[in-house]
Amino acid sequence: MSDCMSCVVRNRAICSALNPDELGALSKLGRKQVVSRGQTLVWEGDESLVVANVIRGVLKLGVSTADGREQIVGVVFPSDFIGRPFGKESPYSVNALTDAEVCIFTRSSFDDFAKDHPDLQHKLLQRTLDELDRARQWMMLLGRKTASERIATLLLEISNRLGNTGCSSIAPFLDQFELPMDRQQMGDVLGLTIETVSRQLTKLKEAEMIALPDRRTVVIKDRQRLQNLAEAA
Amino acid sequence: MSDCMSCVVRNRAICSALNPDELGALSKLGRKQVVSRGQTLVWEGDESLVVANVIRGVLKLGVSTADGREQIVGVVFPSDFIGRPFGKESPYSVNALTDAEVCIFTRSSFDDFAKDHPDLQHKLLQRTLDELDRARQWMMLLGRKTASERIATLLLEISNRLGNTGCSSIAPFLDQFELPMDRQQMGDVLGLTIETVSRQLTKLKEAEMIALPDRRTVVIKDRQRLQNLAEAA
DNA sequence: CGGCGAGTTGAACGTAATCAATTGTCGTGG
DNA sequence: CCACGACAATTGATTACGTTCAACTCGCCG
Repeated sequence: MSDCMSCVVRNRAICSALNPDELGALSKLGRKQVVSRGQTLVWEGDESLVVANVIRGVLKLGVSTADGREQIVGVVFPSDFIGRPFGKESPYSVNALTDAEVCIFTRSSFDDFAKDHPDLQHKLLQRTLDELDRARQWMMLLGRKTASERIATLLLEISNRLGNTGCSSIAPFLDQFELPMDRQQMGDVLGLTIETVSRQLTKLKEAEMIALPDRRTVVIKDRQRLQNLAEAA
Repeated sequence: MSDCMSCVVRNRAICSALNPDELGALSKLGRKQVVSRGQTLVWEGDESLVVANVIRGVLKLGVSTADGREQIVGVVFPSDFIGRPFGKESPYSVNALTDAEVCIFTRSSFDDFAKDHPDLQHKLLQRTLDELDRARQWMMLLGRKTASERIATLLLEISNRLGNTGCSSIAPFLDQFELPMDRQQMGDVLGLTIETVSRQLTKLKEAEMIALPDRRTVVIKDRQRLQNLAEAA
């Protein structure tokens, strides 16, 4: 791999646990890979052969039933970690929602490296704990929130995650952004159909909480009201 | 704390990563605590002050909205780990579903101990990854499965988790067991109301997939059909 | 025997799904 | 540049599943 030291996610990804020497060793095991929108990195049920850090772009983790129903169980952004280290098959597939770039490792080489680097494992543990908390918050959404509450929550979540680029000087969230997914995928994240997603977006627009200049762009016009709606008061 | 070496979850909890000396050191930091049904160990939103291992009994992790809707986001069984190590406030409350016994530590002392014991952190990481996978499977259930599929999945899940007592010689799942929760709590795990839970249980009974000798006891009469239903074919 | 809480069953309702038609957007080639 | 086709998104009408509200049953304990 080229140059970890100048990597844009150097200070946010789990690599931040490593000193320059260790980083050099890790970099020998991995390589950068470009992934184009729609491409699949890992298939659901396959043995977990690779892990990766996201450098650029957005990817989804998806689960599907035998009869074709689909649920997106995670969305990963730059600096996030992908994959299931330490054995096991992957219980979900990984797909690129946008063109993306990842820093990819074979699982076995990553596992070996991690065994000798407790600090890296510590970072990975913290990240996994955070991801678990996020998954549990989403369980509340899927189990108990109404359609409009779900949409409001998703828009705020994307705003926050796209905003947190780690550059501390920049705003922690964005009031205007591009959706990294289409309506069907929004439905798959929220446990709703495409039609319901569309209708609820229209309602939020009519209520002047958001604007939709084009189908991929969202402008948050009244964050407070959107927040109130999302928190299911 | 009394005697870790003779602890019933000694070989299944994260403690299994430790040698007898280390175990002795850890045991000085914790203590056994009995928790009776309904009692709350941790409140949602409070700073995370304690972590624990479950020795006996079943506990729930719950999230609730301002207007009183509730979602159970996790159910923990003997040998499972409870709590949010490494800072942060707990995003969920922890309640005993049955009378239980836990091995409890202050978060700060556990954190310190874990820092010096990479093997323990490794166990904890594996456990957290497993828990994350389970949470994601549950997201599929909450987002995409029908009421009857949800009930079938829950019954099989409880059967499996109660069966996996670690005693490898014993059956990996049980065909008869006591539900560790009431109808309301089943609803809160599944994102359903109490009435829907009741109706669907009646249907499974009428379809002869299960029997319900009394309101807490479940007998699985046709595991295969229940499995088919649960997997949403 | 009476009263209470948990659970079941029934009837009416409402939210989101489904089915269907239309509009809008983008990329391509004439 | 515009016409066209393909696909994404919106909008409308109807249906269905699970919720809500309400009555009733069961088991348990005083």
